[in-house]
Amino acid sequence: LQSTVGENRCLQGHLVQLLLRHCDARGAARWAWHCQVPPEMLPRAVAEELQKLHIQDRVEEVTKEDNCESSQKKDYYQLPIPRENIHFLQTWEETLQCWEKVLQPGQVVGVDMEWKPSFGMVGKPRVALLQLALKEEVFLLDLPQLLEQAEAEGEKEKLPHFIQMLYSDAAITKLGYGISGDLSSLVPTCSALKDTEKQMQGVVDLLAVDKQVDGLSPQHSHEEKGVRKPEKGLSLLVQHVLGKPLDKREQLSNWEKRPLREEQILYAASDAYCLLEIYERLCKDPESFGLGSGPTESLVGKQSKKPRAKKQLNKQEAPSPSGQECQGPPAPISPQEFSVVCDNMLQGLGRYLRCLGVDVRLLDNEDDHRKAAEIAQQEGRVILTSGLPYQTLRSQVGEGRCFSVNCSEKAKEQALQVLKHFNVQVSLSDIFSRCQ
DNA sequence: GGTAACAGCATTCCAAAACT
DNA sequence: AGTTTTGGAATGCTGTTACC
Repeated sequence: LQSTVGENRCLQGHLVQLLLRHCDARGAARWAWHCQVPPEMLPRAVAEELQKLHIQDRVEEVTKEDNCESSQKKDYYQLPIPRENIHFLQTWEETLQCWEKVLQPGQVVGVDMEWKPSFGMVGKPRVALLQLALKEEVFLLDLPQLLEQAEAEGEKEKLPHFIQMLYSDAAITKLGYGISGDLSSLVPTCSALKDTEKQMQGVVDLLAVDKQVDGLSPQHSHEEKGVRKPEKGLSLLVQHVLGKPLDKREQLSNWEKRPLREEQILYAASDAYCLLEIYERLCKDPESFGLGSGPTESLVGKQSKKPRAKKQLNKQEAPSPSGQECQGPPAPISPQEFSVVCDNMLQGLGRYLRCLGVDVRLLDNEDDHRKAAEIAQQEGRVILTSGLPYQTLRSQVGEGRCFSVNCSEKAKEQALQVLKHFNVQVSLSDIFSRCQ
């Protein structure tokens, strides 16, 4: 309704009249207040109701404030930095200073963006706010304002440049949650950023870490009575890692409107800053959150997809066309020195190699691929697998420690491929040397 | 050697969730 | 609302195995 009537005073007046006729004065007054219809336009009955509402609101506000202050605020994640360290930037002068701080080698920065939810119409959203969080301060960049200024000064490339530098610099750790999503929202604004996603370096997407953490929830303080709806997404992650969820109430607010409300500013700052805290926490003791290695290593360099820490596997990631690496042939070795672990799909191959004297471990049918990775790491074995799992396994054990076998070949052909690839020299005495 | 049952993997499709 | 990602179920393909 509100969007239909919009700013049109005449329609607003009509609406109030209709509400008065078909509902009651109170409802009409609510609408009038909501749309900020000037009181002089209202029928008397409605105007009076409006007065009453105002008074009531005051009362409610006060009581609500009490509650909020005491209970609600404590239940949500709070920014640990003082308010004056949140900077809302609308001029290039300030912005350039901000960038100077951000673009320090070794810097860790939480990045997030907000844009106006595009209900109703079919427009691509324009990013309205870019948040950059450092340890001590948070910057909120008023993108529409800055872009307009830049355009006027004929320096449209300023912003894309900065984004490029930021995202492609491996020495700066960027923390985000669903980074590729944010970035693609930015493309309509700066088309120059189309390829940035491919060049990203030093990016940690906490969305990927999320899955690994969510099963175990170490610190919980839910003795509250209220049945709060379960948190999700970033808020859930924040709850698991830092104890309290994020207050997401401003998420769908109008981020294009200026000035931003105080609540919006705090929300925007928290959204970016909590990434820093999560990251720090996760780096400190990855183990307690079920992460095998620090999120840094496992996540850096990949896109927002899932690079892996050893916990679980996913199937996707750009399949490299030929799954094989091509390097010079390694030094020749004998079958005895060659130990492998075989995917359960490759039992035929495994037995074949065993007959040739190779040290083979076969995975049981019910074993998952991660088992293969574990065994490979513990026992220093090379993984033989095929198809998509190869992609994931390779990223866990490293190049050269994992070989993709062509599944459509017969076991004998597969064995030959493997022997050739690893330059294993089989002599007559090796054959059946493992049979007692 | 031929055949049928079985199991893992890939692909596809769909629903749910997350983002603003 | 639009977009994108993700997880799961259903399906098909194919190699392995067991059996005749």
